Amino acid sequence: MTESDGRTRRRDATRRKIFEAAVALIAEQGFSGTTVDEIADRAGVAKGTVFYNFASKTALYEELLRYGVGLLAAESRSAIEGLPPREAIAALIGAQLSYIQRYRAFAQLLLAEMWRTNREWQQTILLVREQAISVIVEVLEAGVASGEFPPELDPRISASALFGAGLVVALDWLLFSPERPVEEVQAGLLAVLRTRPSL
Amino acid sequence: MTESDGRTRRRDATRRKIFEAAVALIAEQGFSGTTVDEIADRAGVAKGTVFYNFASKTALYEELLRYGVGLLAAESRSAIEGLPPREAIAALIGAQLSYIQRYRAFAQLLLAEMWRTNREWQQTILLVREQAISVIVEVLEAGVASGEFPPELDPRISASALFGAGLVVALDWLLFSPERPVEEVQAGLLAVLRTRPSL
DNA sequence: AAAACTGAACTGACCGGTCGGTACAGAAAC
DNA sequence: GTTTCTGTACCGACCGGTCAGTTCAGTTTT
Repeated sequence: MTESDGRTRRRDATRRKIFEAAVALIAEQGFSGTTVDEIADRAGVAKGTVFYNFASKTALYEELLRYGVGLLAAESRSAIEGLPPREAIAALIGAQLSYIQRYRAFAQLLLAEMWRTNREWQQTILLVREQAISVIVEVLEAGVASGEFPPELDPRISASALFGAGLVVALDWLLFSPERPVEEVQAGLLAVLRTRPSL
Repeated sequence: MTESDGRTRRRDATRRKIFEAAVALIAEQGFSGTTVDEIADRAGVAKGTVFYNFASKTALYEELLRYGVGLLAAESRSAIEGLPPREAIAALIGAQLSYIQRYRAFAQLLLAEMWRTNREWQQTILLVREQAISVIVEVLEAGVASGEFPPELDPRISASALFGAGLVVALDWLLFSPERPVEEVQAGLLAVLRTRPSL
């Protein structure tokens, strides 16, 4: 299935251009605040091309959500591979921060949509949410099971807390003091947490 | 200035109805995803009445932001009054949680808009943000100054982390296990934090 | 040749804001 | 106390404009 014939490559490139334009614009203006004409413009592509590559604006959006969160989950999992719980948490935060640094627009978008109710794509959102959180929950559960974290630590609440803290800290960092190195922010974030790694 | 004239009372009631309808709908669907017709409908009021009471959809939205965050800041400040840093943090979290419990729609809305850029109301958002965060920063700074918190604790980063953790935990709580009592969630959240209060 | 893309024209639904008009509480005139 | 008047609050049909999505004949790329 690794098509690398010229046509598919071209098509993939176009899709990605549209994709990135859409993420950036929707993060800035929200879904309904963004027009397909704008997306096409920013992608440097004709409007017809957007609809040639995606069934609808909504379909584009759902695909975009799934893709972005899949990437985050994958990077998180590979970052914690083989690490004991304490180090895993630090690694998780590091991965989250650097991910948001690279795909800041996507993080904004995620934050904006994650707790919305009554949407047609509610189902997609829930799936996406679960994918992002479950990595953290697993690490915390392993840590509690091995006695490394105190048993009173509620894995779901803690995972939400970590996730939320990471998101907000990262976005604030990129918005207000983007010159600070990741490590500094990571350390700052870890300092608030009870679960300190040896680092 | 406490006008309790029949007309003014009626008008205030109408404004509040529109207000509440707008918060709920915008939280669910976003600003551009919500139509003025919907707001009027949910408020049980004619569309013209919305524009009679608010200059524009945007003006309504900005007023709504300022009002909501003002309330949060006020409750936070009164919750920490006279408390030493550690207890103040616990109180802050408690206040934040119970605020979000009452005005969940507003919290969603805040989360969705806070890191958006390129909007006409960017200025309003920044003000609102600062108002919410500064309460936390002050407590943290006082704690570091008095030696109660370690000096390596970065107040701004920590404040963002606390704020983000609180928001996300609260929204998850209300969405997925609203039957749990506040205290339990508060305790769960505090357990993740290094800064434990004596309670 | 065929797949991918272009770009402009078009449609029909929808949406923010307007505006002429109505209802009615309370003041003024009697 | 009743009638008349007045301005505020509210109503809802309507207008001008915007936008998602379609269509399609032509162009470029493979």
